[in-house]
Amino acid sequence: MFTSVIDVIPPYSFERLLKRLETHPDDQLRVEPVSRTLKRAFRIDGRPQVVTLRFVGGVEQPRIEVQTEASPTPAGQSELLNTIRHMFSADVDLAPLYTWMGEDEKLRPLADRFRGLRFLLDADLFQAMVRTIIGQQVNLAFAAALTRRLLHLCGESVMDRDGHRYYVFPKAEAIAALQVEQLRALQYSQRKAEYIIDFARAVVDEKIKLDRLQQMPDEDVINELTKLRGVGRWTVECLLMFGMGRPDLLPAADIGLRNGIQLVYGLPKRPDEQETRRIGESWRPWRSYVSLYVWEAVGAAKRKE
DNA sequence: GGCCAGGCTAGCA
DNA sequence: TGCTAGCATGGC
Repeated sequence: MFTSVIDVIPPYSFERLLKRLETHPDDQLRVEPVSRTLKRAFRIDGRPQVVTLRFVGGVEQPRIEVQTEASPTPAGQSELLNTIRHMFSADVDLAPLYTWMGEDEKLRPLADRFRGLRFLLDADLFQAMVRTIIGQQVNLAFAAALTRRLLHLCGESVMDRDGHRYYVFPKAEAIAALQVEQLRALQYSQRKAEYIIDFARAVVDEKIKLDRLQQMPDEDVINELTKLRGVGRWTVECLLMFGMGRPDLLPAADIGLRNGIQLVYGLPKRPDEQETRRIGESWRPWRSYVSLYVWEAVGAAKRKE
């Protein structure tokens, strides 16, 4: 067993994370609200292991207690902790964002209401890209179902001591080896199946080097990846946000974001993409985070919060 | 039952 | 460059 504690720059709201997961399900993890615990499988030292994350210290002194069932190598421990810091945006300082939002009449209520909400990022870029392609055009519940079926089809899994099975996201090699028909059988559309398998094969063949993207400016990543069939601007913007945690992306084609802007700004009708970009200009350099909070306003409305 | 979902491509003017 | 049909299915 290995234990460690991750200090998070305050504020961090575990409750807000749970609320968001209600409307944006992530079937790779299991939440136990009473014990403020979240369990998830991570690939450590090359094989899946269940990791327990406990959120302590409240919103203003947040820490994440990490516990594994087996004992990773030192390198495995280090990589695990880095991945968790990344996924939970532990090193992001929200203070300047809140100062800035506090000066905006429309955004101040969101900052107050959702204080401590952060991105829950994907563990790696391959997973972020595949999940985003799955999410194109379909509602969030269906996208989560499609992701779950993909995990069951070709993801490795591990059981915890309580008998719950956890899946790690398939490696690119596993998805590259699939046939379109296998995904069609899981109710993927023909195109979605092709896009995902083609992307995985491009990664395996090293026609796309995901690591290299980490150093590139947002617009360069967008220009490079939108050359791929099935990958439009929205998809890369989501990759930059939910895969890398980049702070200033505005997915203006996003239907949920546009609904949210209509709600938050009290507009008579849903803004189109152009109008969304115009409004989003004023959100620089925080467009990703403002988008997150605007999305969450929609989520809260759906939950009748 | 009809319309909408955290879009994208291909085809056409 | 700009516009649109078609894609597939689930949820409301």
